[in-house]
Amino acid sequence: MVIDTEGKEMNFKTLNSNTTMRNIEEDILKYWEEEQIFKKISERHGNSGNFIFLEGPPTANGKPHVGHALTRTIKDTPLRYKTMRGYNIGRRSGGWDCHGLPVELEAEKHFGFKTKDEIVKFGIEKFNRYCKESVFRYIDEWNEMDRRIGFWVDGNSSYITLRDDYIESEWWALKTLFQRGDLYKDFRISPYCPRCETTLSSHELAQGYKTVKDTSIYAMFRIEGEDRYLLAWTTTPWTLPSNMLLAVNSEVEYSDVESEGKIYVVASALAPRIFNKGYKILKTYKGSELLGKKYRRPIDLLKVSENSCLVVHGDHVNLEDGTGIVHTAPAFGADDFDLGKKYNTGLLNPVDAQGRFNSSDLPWNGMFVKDADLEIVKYLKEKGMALKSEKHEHTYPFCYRCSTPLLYYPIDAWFIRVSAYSGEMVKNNSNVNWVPDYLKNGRFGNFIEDAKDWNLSRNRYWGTPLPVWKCSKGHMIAVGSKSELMELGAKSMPEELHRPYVDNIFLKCQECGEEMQREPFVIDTWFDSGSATYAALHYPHNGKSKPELPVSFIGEAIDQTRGWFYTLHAISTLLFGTNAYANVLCAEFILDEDGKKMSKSKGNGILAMELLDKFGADATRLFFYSTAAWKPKPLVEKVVKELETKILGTLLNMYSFFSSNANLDGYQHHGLLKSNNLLDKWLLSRINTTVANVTKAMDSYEFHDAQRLISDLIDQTSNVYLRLSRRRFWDPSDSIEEKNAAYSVLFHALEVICRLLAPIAPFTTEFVYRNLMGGNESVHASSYPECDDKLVDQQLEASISKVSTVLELTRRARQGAGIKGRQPVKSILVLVPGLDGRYLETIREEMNAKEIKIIGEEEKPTTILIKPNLQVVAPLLKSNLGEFHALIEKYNSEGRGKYFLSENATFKGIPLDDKSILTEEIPAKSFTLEKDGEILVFLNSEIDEDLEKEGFARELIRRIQIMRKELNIEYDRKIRANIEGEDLVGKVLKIHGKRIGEETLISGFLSTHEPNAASSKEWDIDGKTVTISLYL
RNA sequence: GGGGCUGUAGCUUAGCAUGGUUUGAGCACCCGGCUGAUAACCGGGAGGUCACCGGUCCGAAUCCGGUCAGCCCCA
Repeated sequence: MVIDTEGKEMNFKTLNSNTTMRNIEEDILKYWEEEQIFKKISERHGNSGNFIFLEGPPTANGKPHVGHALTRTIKDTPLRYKTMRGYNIGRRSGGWDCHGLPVELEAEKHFGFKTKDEIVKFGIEKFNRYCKESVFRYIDEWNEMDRRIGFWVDGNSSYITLRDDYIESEWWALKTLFQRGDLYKDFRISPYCPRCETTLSSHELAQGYKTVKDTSIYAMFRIEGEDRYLLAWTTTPWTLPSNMLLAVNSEVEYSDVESEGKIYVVASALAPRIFNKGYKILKTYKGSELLGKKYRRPIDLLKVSENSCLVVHGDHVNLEDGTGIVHTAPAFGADDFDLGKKYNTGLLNPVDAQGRFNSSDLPWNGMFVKDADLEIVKYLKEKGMALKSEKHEHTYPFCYRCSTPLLYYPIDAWFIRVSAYSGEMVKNNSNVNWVPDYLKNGRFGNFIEDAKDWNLSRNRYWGTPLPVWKCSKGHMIAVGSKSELMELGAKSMPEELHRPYVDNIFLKCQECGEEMQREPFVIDTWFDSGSATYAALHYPHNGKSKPELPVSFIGEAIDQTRGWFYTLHAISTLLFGTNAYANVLCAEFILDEDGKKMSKSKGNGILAMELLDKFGADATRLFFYSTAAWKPKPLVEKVVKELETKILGTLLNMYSFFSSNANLDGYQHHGLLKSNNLLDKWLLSRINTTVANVTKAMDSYEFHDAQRLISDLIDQTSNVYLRLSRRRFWDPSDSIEEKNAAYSVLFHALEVICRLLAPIAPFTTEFVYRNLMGGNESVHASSYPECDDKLVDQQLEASISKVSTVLELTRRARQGAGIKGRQPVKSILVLVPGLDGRYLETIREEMNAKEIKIIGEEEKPTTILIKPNLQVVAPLLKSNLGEFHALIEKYNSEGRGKYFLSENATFKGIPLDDKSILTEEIPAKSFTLEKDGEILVFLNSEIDEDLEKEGFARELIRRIQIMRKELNIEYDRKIRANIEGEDLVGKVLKIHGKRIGEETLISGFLSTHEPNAASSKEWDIDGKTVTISLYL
């Protein structure tokens, strides 16, 4: 019970001008917080869940933007939905990703550091402390966004990847992998600056490309036991002493080419470019014929393994430049390294950390390799092992700090043997429901199918430390927990599991007793977040059984396909032998108004809070589901506004209608009342059909489909049900049972709509639902609607759809005939196959007609007009055409057109059939016809004097109502009036005065105009001037 | 260079797995109407070579091949 401002009792709160979307959302937030609704709902179910969620952890060192609001929403909707379906949600907690290069770069920027050396000098401890603080710098903004958008997860139990507990679990995992041999040490070929003595990350690399001219050389590799030379081209001659393989493409065609007395092997397509002229092609064959050949190196100074000096196939070999034969030095190129690994050549690295040759077997010992290039070219030419050398322009990476040319250089690195598990990952992926499904075997499937070993180690400072210790004899051990450190000889516990504290822990080698030192790496931060399935629970150190896997649901943006989605899947496969998640929903990006990607550098990015402040949470959420979550969406303001008015506005408007009328009638809801009213039955059927379809869509994570279905239901409830039922709520002559039935159906409709829409637009639905229920219950604690098949009546739905069509056609006909809605018409004739006669009265009233009738095919008030099909007839009749026209005119004027065709008539020997004669059906005089498919509406557009007067009376009523409203007088205040004008006014008042008085609460008409009128106005009604004066 | 997604009216889009009469809708625009839901509503109009080219077929927005453009991921 609500008491309004005038002290009247009301059952339902009415809306007023303070009821803005903004206020609604604020009120609901206050309610949720004060009553701790989320907590209560979670506790009702208990902690253990049968629908398990896992939060993909963001890093809070930047403000959340639109994309984050989107992913928050696509996570929240299924959780609210499943809750309403009675599931317990497990692990409904937040999570924060804390480590990683971006955090360090941010810190470097803060301190103004340019090299890693400066970090070490400054102190890793202080540096890391700054990182640790900075990762939560914007956590308040994040929490505020989550609150405002209604993202219901428990922030207090969030997992945090920098905590010792979390890291300890990862240590357990890494130890497990190490012991199995799946975590191993190897080299990685990295871009490397020999001056700074550091590797560069990919985006540092990208900053330093320059276009330069380098010396390139065509070097000759003689095939063992043959007189042919394999010709290979390189722009880095200094790598030639380290050559171990030559790569060809087995699918490409190669040729033996004779030039100046020597025979060279090159790709056929490239021969003209290499030799210009004066060469001869002796023979061509496929590259596969070269595979397995051994060769002698042009610089044969360094010892190589037996597996070397072999021709092998390389996928990367193409015909863009060079010779189609690629010189391969595994120490100095990523592709080279992979090939070397494949053929087990080992590495040959005669270059020290400063980029100088350090082998006394080489004449260039001590030289910087780039400076040695020219010397090496000279050496080859002198030996006759080079076809030619030339300057070559290309882009080459330089150090973005010191402009030193970068080398690709082998550095120590740790790997996880993911490649060995690709088959199992594919198998586990088959158990994952991908939304959208094309990712499953597309982008993601392709990726795991040829998964490469995971380079886990990073030469950085702020990250989970690699838990591997090594002694000087090369024995290694992985540590799986803090307590193990002590067992293995640590003098004390590290302050926390981060650098530099763990670096100061020394262990005793179990094999040789030597001191062991930690391998100085931190690990890829993707391993952190990918470990959330178990590390967030502190497994196995929590002493509990294995985490429940797979979790039921995760949802993130598409960029996580090879990020979090991948690391979760890989880690879960390797550690637990199962997929990490059963359902994964993927969201695309939000674009700017012009469909361009939002980015910081372009300055077109939008913060989440800007969006929420501008549009509110519900409208924003609706926008995210305006199309499928996995389609990129341009953020167009008009679209958001439209969704707000169409969906939220209409819902509120309907509630407003309901509450104001229900209060007037003192309606109280005691469940859905039985009703035989057709519209009631129709709406109930329509609701249940929608419920069934929405549930299907929600179950398959197609929230945009659900939203569209609900939006249609709202639209039809408003524009069909309410529009046609309005009078039932107003008419005092209707029985109270009839009225209560209508109220109960409308109440029910609103309630169901709220529950259906609650997971998508949680605020507005909560507001309306709580107003309806008048109690403290939250819509989110209610159950999701279920379809009641007994209430579904397909036939009825089809019938009402026909009624809608008839109404539409009639309105069109009125417009065509130029008759406005207020003007009553004589009759409407409808031809509708299978329309129940019970709807007629509703149509008649709505369409303001005196009479309505369903007619049959033969009753159509039409005439058939015929006319000659000139294309057929004209060439045959030629000059007789005039006579023919006259005949047809005669038939038409006698109204015999319809029968003409059945009379087997001929004219001058031409059969008059449907080929030579065209027909046209036209409505009889005074009728206007509109049709849609099989449905025809004939409107009798003749307005006689009586109808005209009645129409005029309605015009007067309308004008008086406007004036009443402008006077702002009480709803039921009686007034008096004087109406003056042409003769017609008097006549109308005589006949319809009583009715006008009743409808506008005029207690008496004054015969003359008096000066003390409260309002007086001159109107122009269809060209007739009328003066209306009202007196209080 | 490889893989994936998208292209339908000025804007946002439905339809495309199962090819079949004029490709639906909303917004905006113009015209008209209604108003005892008015922060609304209804009708009509104009606006589409369904990105382009080819193929299959009696018939293609839909299937196949290619091109172009946009985006994403990986090199």
